[in-house]
Amino acid sequence: MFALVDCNNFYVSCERVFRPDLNDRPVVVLSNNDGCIISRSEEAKQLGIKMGEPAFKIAAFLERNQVTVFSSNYALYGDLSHRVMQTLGQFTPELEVYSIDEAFLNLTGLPVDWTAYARTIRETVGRHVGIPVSIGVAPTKVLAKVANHRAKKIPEQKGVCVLEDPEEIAEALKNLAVGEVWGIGRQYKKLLHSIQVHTAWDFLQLDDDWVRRRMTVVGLRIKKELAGIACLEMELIPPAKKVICTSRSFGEDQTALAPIKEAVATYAARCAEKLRRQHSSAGMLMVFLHTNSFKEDEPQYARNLVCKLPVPTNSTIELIRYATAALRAIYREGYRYKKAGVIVMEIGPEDRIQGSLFDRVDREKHAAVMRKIDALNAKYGRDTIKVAAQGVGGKWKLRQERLSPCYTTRWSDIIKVAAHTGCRSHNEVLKIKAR
DNA sequence: TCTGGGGTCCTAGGACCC
DNA sequence: TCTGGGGTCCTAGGACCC
Repeated sequence: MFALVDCNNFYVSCERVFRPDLNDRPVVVLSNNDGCIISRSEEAKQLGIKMGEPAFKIAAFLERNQVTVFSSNYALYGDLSHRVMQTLGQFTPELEVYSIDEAFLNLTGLPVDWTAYARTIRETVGRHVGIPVSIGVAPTKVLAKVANHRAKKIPEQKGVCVLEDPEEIAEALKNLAVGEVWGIGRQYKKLLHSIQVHTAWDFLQLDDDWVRRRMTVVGLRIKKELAGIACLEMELIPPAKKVICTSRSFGEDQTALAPIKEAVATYAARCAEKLRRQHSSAGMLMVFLHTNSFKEDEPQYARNLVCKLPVPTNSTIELIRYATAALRAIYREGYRYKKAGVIVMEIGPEDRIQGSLFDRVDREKHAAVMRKIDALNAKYGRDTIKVAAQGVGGKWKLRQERLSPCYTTRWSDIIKVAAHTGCRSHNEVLKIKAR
């Protein structure tokens, strides 16, 4: 049996952990650059606010309905996610962290009443971290997703749903729109609707050959999983990434090369950090740059450049050097640029690198410097030490006008609690802290 | 003024090899 | 009426996920 634990409206729930005054109120969290709505509280959903809606389009509506709006605070969400996962780990020998807000637990061999067990998990996460979760339990991962969907949508389930009995499973599939099935997206939904397949149950009645032909082996696997045949295994150790991308829209459109160069250098540095974290090096690097395609009346420009690196590397210094050179090659004056990014590819283990006869880089020295930089930045905060090319904070940086404090990851943002002898002013609290 | 960011897997077709 | 058989590697494009 697999359990799928999914945090409800995760980013909004994270903000509410330290703002209980926002419980029962409409709250949304915006994407990077305060662009789109990417997390909504139930109350916000009730108001009809859509996932992915550009915030500027409904700014007046949000104001009118007193919706609390947050910029995304990934330091906070990442930390709370980690705490949720740690708690879940206590309930199973096999935990697969599937995304920032979801995990699969293998419950096989745990001789328990699944419903009671799931309730315990749910209560424990709530008590330890303060994040509400929904739990689906079933014999396959895809069915656990189905169960999770029910746990969330049907109020009487109170956040937990177990699907084990074949008749119960059939009933659930008959009541599930085919587009809601994990792995069936917009295109496949359209295809299936065109042949009168509307529910997960209809899909299960299709001919295997047809599914294989039109939806590849991936579709066939989904079908088998729905039939109760487990094809998807637990992934206990996250596999190393094969491609790593760091890209951002700029806080404001950029025209000059200098600030874009700082941005690209910073993205290259992030890629290098991600590579080192998974003990990999990259053999190829791509830089891309483009204008805002939404502004149809402005001149458009989009280009990318791929460079093959002479020797695979994860050195920030080296990657920045290639990335900025690539940027210089594709940058053209006279455009208003919106976004740039760095992608590293041909990723392999850092300790198995094909050298080059003509290599003049002292790789051991780079590696030693990177180790020191990573250690310092881990201790004192990101970018305590950085390469000068990254600049010191320009207009290209993200717009984050409604950022909440990093309650759990930054000393200066830690929450202050006044003593019970009476309500102390902020200044008094600071004095107490100083003492 | 304002529209996110980061990934994976599969298939078809072409180039090439013996 | 008819044109061998068996492979690999690479790329582009399309689907999906959070």
